[in-house]
Amino acid sequence: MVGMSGGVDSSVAALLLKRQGYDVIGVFMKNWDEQDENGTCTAADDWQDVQEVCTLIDIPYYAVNFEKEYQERVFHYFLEEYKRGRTPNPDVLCNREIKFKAFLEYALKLGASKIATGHFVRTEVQNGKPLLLKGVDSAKDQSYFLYMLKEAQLERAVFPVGGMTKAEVRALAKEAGLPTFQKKDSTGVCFIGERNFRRFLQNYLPMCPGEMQTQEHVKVGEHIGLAYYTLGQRRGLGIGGRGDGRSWFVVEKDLKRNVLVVSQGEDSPQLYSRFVRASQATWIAQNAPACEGERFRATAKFRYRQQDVPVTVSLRGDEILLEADEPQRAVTPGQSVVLYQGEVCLGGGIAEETANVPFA
RNA sequence: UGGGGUAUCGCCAAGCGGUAAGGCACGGGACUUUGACUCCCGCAUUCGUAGGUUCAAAUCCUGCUACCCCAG
Repeated sequence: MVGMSGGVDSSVAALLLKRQGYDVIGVFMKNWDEQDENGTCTAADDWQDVQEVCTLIDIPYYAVNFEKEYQERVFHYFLEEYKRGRTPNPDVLCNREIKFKAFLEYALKLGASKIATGHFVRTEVQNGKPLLLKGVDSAKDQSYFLYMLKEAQLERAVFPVGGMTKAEVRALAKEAGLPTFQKKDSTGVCFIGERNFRRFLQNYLPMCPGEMQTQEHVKVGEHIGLAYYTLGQRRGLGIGGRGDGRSWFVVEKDLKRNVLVVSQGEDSPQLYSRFVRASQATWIAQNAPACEGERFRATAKFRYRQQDVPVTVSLRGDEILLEADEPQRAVTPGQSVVLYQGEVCLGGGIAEETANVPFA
């Protein structure tokens, strides 16, 4: 059973499985019901594309609705994190809770043996256990979004396009005559889509205006609510012409004083840190990669599409303490820290705090 | 209400008689299954205002207005 979004990747995923002789069923998940600012409902168009693709490659198709699950398990958390002044990544949860849980259960219940998606990742079985590997196309690798999955989930998952490049996927779609072959890559929060983010959040979060200040507590502007900003952010501050003329960036959210602390120049030392504490450690393998107190080397991504950076990691309870070889810019609480060793994604956690000295 | 100074894009700021630099902000686009960062493009027919001199003025002259400083 293939989770189909209406995009090229999942279309090709279904196509490949069909060609390999599998009994393929296409399923479209509709988890968010709302029109965007332009009054168009992209979900309807996407569903239309799914139907066309499935008809073309001759497989049955259905639509399922996990709106309720999405609300409860993903969106609720998403808003709570924002209210705490953090910057959550809803899509990592969406994968753990919806695509590889609700959807997986649905598929198994209907008698499917596996689920497939159009993610750019690979799996490999080692000693009878599945490993999650980066996608071959490093520019499109999506393992960052799947680090919360477990062996049990991966055992049931197939990623037909993980070994291909995006260009190959599109070429195949074109050759097969799939109507989605030149559809623009989708972006924005999964299932919700591209939005004017600030306006979107305003529907759910209270505005709580306050001052923007420099680190010396000099007022330089006003903000509409700390939740609407993230560390390292430049645009949207509306401060121009002050100081030395360089751009201003968010370096801290002071919830206590409701002050957005900003600093001039993109390389403010305050934005950099070498030590990060992450919570909710989750490992794909059944066993953690090390014992408590033991240190090991790995590479880490603090944000999607960032270059992996070398780090030294140690575990403490369900926390990950890591020390990057080089200072990292704008590591932000709420964002996922994903660990790798070579091509293998080990798992990761949620950034809680950063520092320039080791955590006690 | 004596003297001096300054008035150029939302902000900062070049320009000094030859037909409005640049930076920030902002807008648009690219990139992107989070939010950001980044990159590209755009952004004053007009220089506080009214006249004058000149082939030609933001640049010179005069009046007015506003703000600043020093004296009062």
